Amino acid sequence: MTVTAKAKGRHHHGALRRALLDAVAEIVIEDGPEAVTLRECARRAGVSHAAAAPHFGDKRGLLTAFATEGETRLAETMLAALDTLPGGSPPEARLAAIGRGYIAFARNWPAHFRLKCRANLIDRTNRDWCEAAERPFALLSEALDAVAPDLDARARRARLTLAWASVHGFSALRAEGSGSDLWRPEERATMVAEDLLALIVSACTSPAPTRQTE
Amino acid sequence: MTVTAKAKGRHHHGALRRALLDAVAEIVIEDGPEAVTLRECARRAGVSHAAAAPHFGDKRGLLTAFATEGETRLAETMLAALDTLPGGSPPEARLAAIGRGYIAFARNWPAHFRLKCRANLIDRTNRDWCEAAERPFALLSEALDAVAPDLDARARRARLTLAWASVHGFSALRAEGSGSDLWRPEERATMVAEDLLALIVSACTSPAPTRQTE
DNA sequence: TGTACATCAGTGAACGCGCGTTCACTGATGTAC
DNA sequence: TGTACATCAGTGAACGCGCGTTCACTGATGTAC
Repeated sequence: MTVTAKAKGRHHHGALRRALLDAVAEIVIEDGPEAVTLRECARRAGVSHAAAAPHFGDKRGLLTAFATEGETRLAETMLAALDTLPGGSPPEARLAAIGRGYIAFARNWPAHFRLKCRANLIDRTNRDWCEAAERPFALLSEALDAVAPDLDARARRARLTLAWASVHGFSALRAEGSGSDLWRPEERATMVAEDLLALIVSACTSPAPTRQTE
Repeated sequence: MTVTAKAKGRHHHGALRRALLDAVAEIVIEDGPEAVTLRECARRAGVSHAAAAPHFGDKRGLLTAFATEGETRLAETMLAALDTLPGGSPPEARLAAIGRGYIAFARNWPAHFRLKCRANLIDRTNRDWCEAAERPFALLSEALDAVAPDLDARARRARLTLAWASVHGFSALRAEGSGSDLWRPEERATMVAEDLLALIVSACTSPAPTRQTE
């Protein structure tokens, strides 16, 4: 039996879980994470408004599942960026690839990225979410250690923060449309991103630039 | 006649505009920008639910006014950070101070900062808002140019992006509570911020780290 | 100092709306025989 | 291949809620005289 989404009889949609998650993505892109309602998701999935309950429990459950999917995709996108590197690439290239993966995730999965920035909408104690959310940061962390293995805790923290914050900030500004002359045309955005990654890697590998003690 | 906020008779609050803006800040801090409602603001200001209309028009007007106040305070906080520098400080110190001001703004005015990240909630065509929003970026831009006057357009754009994105990303992650071990205790957060600023300045002044052409 | 009056900030009832959740139900599915 | 049946995904009516906005109003304010 083929699963043809929109159902024939009235009961048993067949792929309702997926259809609801796709509806979440649509709504987030159109009107932002706060515009997501169970009723609108059900409407778009062509299903009665209470149909989400058996799959996700309540609204928060739906959004948490969506966010979990996002974290998984973020990790996958990072790994995919690593995979495009020629074999035997130096750790610097790998660190840049991790950042490139983050930026690509935010760009290719804007709905997941935008929900990622709304921690209060999801259940952060959810087990699946917690597990999925650990991966991306661990990947960045490992990549940094490969590049600069001998940093003391403080210098390491500073570089981790720089790398994470700038790549996240870049993606957030782009998603929000702030500083519009940075993002169009598309090639410019890519160029800015690459230059940004180069600066990050260079800052992460620079010998001891932390001297501003007060 | 003293203006005692809560009014004596029933009409004429006296400082309703301010009281409503303060209510917005309270609600944003407690439950986020989306939780702001005209009725709840009026409730907290001790006033009937339709009282905001004469001052702000509609809900979007209230939020836009709040955001405008935020942009003004951001510029002020940046200037205040510049003012704490000893006279004749080098441009590098001034660039760091601008970043320090941004971070301080996000920390000291969390409600204004959080609303700043929700561009869709406000009226971006509002004249007052546009004017106020230009200042902070202009200050950063000038500070960068003072540090590195001879950059070509591309290198300049990359450094501007690095500076802005990392300071914004840092503040956003802190506001959202992500990566919690970075923010407590408070002294650690300050130290991480200072190290971050040093890395940014160092990256902005480094001669030609943009070589990743593809 | 006293009075008349225009202004307009704030009131409160009313409107229509869409939401999340609940609940008894129905009927398609697929397994056991 | 055919039949009985348990399961449970999805239905649809109902609930109570808080929202934004409108609108005729009221009464404090402060200015003109």
